[in-house]
Amino acid sequence: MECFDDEYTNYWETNMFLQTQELDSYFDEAISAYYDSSSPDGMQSSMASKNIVSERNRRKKLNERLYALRSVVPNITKMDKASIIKDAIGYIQSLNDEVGRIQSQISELESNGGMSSSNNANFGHFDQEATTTYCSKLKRSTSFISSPIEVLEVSQ
Amino acid sequence: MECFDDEYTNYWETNMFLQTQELDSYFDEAISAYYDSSSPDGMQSSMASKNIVSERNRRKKLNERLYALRSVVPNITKMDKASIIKDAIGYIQSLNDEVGRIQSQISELESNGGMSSSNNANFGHFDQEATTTYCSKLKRSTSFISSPIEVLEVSQ
DNA sequence: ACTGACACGTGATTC
DNA sequence: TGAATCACGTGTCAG
Repeated sequence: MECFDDEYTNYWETNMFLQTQELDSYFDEAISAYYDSSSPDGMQSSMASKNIVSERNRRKKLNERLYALRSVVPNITKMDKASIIKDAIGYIQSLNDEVGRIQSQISELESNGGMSSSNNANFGHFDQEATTTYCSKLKRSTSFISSPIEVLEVSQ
Repeated sequence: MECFDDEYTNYWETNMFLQTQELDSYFDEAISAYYDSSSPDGMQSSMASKNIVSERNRRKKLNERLYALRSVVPNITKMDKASIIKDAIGYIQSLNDEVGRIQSQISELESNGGMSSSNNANFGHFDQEATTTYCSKLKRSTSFISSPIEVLEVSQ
């Protein structure tokens, strides 16, 4: 899927969410035109342009992460940058409630029905297990996901 | 903790670096000049200050949401604004895996023990149930625009 | 010294 | 219209 490859393309696509102001990065070669190491002015402008491109990369990374967050959360109501985070918070809380409810159901089922052969010794605090898997998953940050979400590539 | 040392008055230096946007907005000064007030500069500065305070509120709201997102996600590795979102994505995925695993466990337990009356027919899409509870939670969303979201459905 | 992260003000744009 | 949102460049500050 790899949305948000910027730079003057995907005009129709990002118009739903972003405002179309990526045309300025089309002209960024004009800003970082040349740096002459002999002149101090060129040195300063080179440093300024490096700061500019670094900041631009930072902004792009953050937007990409925000897109990835939006893609994992179902039922996005608004495309805002703040509403995406709000919906993500609500979805995380609903998932926590879901896990707690299902685990209470499983405990009831085990106590009712037959013998329990599973390994839920510490299921009292329900998101313990998810936390551990999350921590084990967070060791390596490149291409580790193996869940149905492969296209997000949140790494780096 | 927040630093408020600003108030720089070098006003022409920022105009020097606007060369790429002035290509497009070279004529926009005439557009923003139809305020028929007695002092056009005063009106323009008033609207500029309103824009400033609006933008400041927007930034504060977004930071607040980001802090709230950080508070619901356990095991935050870094305090960065991008790492918070990355950890939230990983946590959501781990919660999805957790729900799927627990539901498969519950289906196995039910098939062992007694009659299963739940809706495990479509549990391959395991977070269906969490999605419904999440949908029931946000009650004010009007008409659930489904067309732009369906593109993102392939990744969850 | 230098990189990375962040808040700020500002022009532009959409509804 | 006007309010809300966004990307951008810039200054600043910590490691």
